[in-house]
Amino acid sequence: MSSENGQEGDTGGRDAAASGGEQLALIRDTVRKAKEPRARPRTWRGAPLAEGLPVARVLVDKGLLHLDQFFDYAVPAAMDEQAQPGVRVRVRFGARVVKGRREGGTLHDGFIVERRADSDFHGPLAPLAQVLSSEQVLTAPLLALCRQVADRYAGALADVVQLAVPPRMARAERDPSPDPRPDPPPPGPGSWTRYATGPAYLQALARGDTPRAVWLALPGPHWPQELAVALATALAAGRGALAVLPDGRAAARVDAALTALIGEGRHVLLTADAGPEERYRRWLAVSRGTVRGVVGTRAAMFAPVSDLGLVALWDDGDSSHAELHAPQPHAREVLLLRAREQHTAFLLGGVTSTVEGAQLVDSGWALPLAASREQVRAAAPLVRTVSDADQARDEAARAARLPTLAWRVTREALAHGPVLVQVPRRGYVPKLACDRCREPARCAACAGPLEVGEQGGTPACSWCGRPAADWSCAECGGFRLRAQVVGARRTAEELGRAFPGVPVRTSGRDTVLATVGDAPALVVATPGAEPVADGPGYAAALLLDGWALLNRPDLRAGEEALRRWALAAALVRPASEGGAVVVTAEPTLRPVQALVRWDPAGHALRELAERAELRFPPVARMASVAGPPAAVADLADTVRLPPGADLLGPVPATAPPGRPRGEVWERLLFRVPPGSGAALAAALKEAQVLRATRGAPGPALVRIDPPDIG
DNA sequence: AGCACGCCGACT
DNA sequence: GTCGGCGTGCTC
Repeated sequence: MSSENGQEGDTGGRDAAASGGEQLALIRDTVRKAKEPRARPRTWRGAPLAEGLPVARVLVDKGLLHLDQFFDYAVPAAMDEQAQPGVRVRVRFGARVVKGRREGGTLHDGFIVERRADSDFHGPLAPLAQVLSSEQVLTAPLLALCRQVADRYAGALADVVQLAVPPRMARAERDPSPDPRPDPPPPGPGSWTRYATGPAYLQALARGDTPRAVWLALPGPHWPQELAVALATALAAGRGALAVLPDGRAAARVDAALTALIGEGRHVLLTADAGPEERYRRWLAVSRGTVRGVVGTRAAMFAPVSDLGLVALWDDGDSSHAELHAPQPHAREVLLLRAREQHTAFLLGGVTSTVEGAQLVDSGWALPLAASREQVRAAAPLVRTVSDADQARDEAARAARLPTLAWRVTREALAHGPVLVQVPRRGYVPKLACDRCREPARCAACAGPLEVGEQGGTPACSWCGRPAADWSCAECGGFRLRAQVVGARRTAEELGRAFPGVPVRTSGRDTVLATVGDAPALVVATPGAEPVADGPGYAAALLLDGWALLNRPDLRAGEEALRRWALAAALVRPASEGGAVVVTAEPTLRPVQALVRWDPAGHALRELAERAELRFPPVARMASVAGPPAAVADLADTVRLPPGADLLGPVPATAPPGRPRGEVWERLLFRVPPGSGAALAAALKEAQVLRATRGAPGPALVRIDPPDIG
């Protein structure tokens, strides 16, 4: 037994009969603690360890906040070669020591983050159970990015890594990636010359500089090509380039434009459409550094592009840029982190601008990349409005549910091409209003909103279900009901009757059309599902029930309404070619005026000024905590907030699905001044860890940048 | 989060 | 004397 001392420094290769000795070694270790310099690691089972670097630091894939740390494992000699940093492994975790033997412990997936000579853990290390693959997927820069995103969002590193590294597909790993191709030749500026600072931006990219811009794209079909030119310019300069788009359709358009510019083999399309194996194959080509161009949807924001020189994001106002899984990072914020940390160029493009985009310009971090008024006038359609008063006066509209102006514009435009009809919501009439005064119709018993079902029939209260057969308006005494919002399907039917002989196509949630031909047709679509029209674009667009987009009780209602209208209007040919847009909304409202004047920058700046006045994001940073009142109060007591923080609320909130029925929830908002966002996230994470380790009451869901404030 | 250790009440 | 309550702390 005295030989145990002599074995301290060896690889732990003792036989099974020495379990008593292991117990002693454990006790000795615990007593000795940090008195001695770090001992060479020993392991529990007798297998010999790797010679050079016998310790593997492992990120255990267990999304528990207080386990957001690395654990050291011994590397058996047999795994030495494969167990490189970044590879996927399996480890036993949570074992107990019973009579000097390890018992239990369940297998968990993880990643080796580092190979080391020693461990700062005082105790015998468990060995790696298995190296799953020798593919080094969690590379150092990707790990660093995940760490930053986890910190930014008060989340666990393992959760972010799960978002960043796709699941393993063994077959895709077996095949070698194609050889890297030489850098493509630089493209010409193309239609970037329409923007005053466009060519200068491209020249900076070509020089390998890091220009940062918020780009307000002109309406029309050129933006995928322009985005592709920016990517190709960075690739031609020998740098990597990454573009994130809100959906597969948009990504496919940019991918096609980029392929036309630089051919195949220098970039990949990372979208869900490819299927998991092919998507992983493409991701591997990026991770292995054989491809440096990436065009993709949200998850591509983490793509481990080597020598990244440009990150680009299109239409950051689209809600699909917000990740659904914890800690719910937003593509814009992730790409901003990448641009800052990896010193890359940055391009935030859209037909409109979010307040966040406006702030990047306002703060001077990014430059505006916008076209002159003349260019805007040359590209934009003519926008006209139909107000509520117009519509109420309009006898024909009340019969046909289509304002006379919209009807005239449509009939005229159908002689020249397709007409896009944007309808706020899918399905049938969801809500009813008084036909005379337009006040929302309410249930006489409980004041809930009235609606009619898919089948039609008697309207009923959507809260208590009571039928409202003999309804009369509480405001004006009117007794006729009017459909408040007409769904896409019903609109399509009515338009079909109004314009007999014209084909009607619909594009909505379940069947989204990518394109329609240039022949006359009525194309009814919900926002975000508008097909692109071939040739010169739509002859006209009708944006119906505009007020429905504006009436939502949301801080972003105006920005979002303008965004959706402008995206549809951008598909219409310019006014000089007869392109016209009719929007049914009050012309006095700010987003409506911004659409009519085609001034999205001005709108975003005014919104930003308002946010600053209210001290709302992005001028302040906010976080929310939701949960049962006791849990919310406990977290609020635990958290050590940075200076200048205030609390708003708590207010009643709805419990997320999966909670016990009738459980009361509330929500509390934290607000800190600009610059204290990181401190707020750190404080909330610390509080979460504290709560978790002492079994605090109930769940408290922390969310950085909550999307549904106000 | 699991899961086992620990230190105080009702039983054979 | 023993079985067992779940409070506390650890997981390489």
